[in-house]
Amino acid sequence: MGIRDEARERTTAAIMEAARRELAEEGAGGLSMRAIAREVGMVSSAVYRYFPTREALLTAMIVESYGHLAEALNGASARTPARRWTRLAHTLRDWARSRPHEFQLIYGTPIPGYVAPPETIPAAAAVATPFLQIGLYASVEGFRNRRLTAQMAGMTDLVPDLEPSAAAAILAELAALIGAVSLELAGHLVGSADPADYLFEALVQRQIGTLGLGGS
Amino acid sequence: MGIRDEARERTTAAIMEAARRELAEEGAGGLSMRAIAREVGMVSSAVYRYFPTREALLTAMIVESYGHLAEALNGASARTPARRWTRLAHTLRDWARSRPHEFQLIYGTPIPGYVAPPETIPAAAAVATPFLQIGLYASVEGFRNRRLTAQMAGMTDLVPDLEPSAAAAILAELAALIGAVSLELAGHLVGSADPADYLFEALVQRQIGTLGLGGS
DNA sequence: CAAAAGCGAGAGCACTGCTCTCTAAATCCG
DNA sequence: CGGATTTAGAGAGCAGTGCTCTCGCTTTTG
Repeated sequence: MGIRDEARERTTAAIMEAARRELAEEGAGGLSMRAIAREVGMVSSAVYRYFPTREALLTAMIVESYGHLAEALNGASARTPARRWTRLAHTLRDWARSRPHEFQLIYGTPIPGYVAPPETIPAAAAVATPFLQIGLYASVEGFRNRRLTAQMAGMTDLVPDLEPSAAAAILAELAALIGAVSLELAGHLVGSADPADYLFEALVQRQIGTLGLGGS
Repeated sequence: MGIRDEARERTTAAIMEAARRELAEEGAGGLSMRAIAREVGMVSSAVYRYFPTREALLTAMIVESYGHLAEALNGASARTPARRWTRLAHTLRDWARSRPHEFQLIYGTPIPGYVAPPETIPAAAAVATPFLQIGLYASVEGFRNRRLTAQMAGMTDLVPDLEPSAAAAILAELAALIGAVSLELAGHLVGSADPADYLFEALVQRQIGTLGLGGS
């Protein structure tokens, strides 16, 4: 870790910072290596010393965004499981609305030809974990299909003692939250439930019932 | 409607057909006006006589894709509301999996700077309608917030006599389906629920319960 | 201290969306 | 019918993109 390595880290951070600014304004599709280079005062080819390809930069941004979201979620605490779920859901939505492009970078359409590289998997798991933890207090009906519960076996790596059916139900409800937020961000609710606050709130209440978190 | 106009329609159709092929292979982001022009045997500038901008072409593709999806959904019939919901859900998922780029064109990340033009709204409504119709047979708890039911008032234009709370619940469940399918297509379920068949099936069963469609 | 490795600059390739001008054909209208 | 107008398509060109390659220069390494 000589001076050289520190300089490299600083430059890498500067590039990602510029990339995050570009991302916030243009979205993932409009993220341009040359524009980033301009912003950090380098020529475009120099950026490729740090990220060999645009995809590599995007992958780094994805991991970073997962981290930001996970951080926000971990800051959401509440006394009862029901309240915790509510807070998690609203934290997710608020985060998405304040950083729409970051949310869409994570949960939106994959870049054409892009396949999620392995390093994004633990980052994604960090986002799911706080939701899954509530599964410890859930009592769900259904979600007991044999092969489904087999698939959920690995979830105990994230949350020990988590029931498979609870894990599956939480996963499904997390998908529902992400779906609702995605539709809202994309403007699909404009003709019907806009602003989406009330629909979202009702959805969360329904989820608390479905997950059996109401009894406290 | 002279010969000239017919020729124009044919060329327009040829362009959209080529665009659909490109879309299926490259996705919306990789859709190139020049590649389309090459495929129909024109020079790129000629394409701009038919679609003044790439966005205009994309809008046309979006409307067309909504139409395809709505058509598929309208072909799904079943005797009981519960079975109809199941069939609609699976039709949605199957359609998305067979045409991932078309699904993502509709429900995925909007193109940077793109805002859905008004002509897409009725097309989107045509997709929601078959789901909303099942709301006539639903009995839902919750979703009775005053302002939410006020927002749902316009839904009776699509489905007469539809209860606002049912409309809201259906909308939320449609968002859940879209969210689950989006996550599946994006590969977000690979580490957990892959293949997603069982999770999806369990989700649909849960929805039937939530919507009160089970009693028949 | 010489050799190797790393960094940044610059030029260049093939591609993109889009505009502009030009030619030729079809249509309109007096 | 025939001149005027509209229209389709071609071609060149502009500004931008991701990415590669080569060339100096500096820093690190053996």
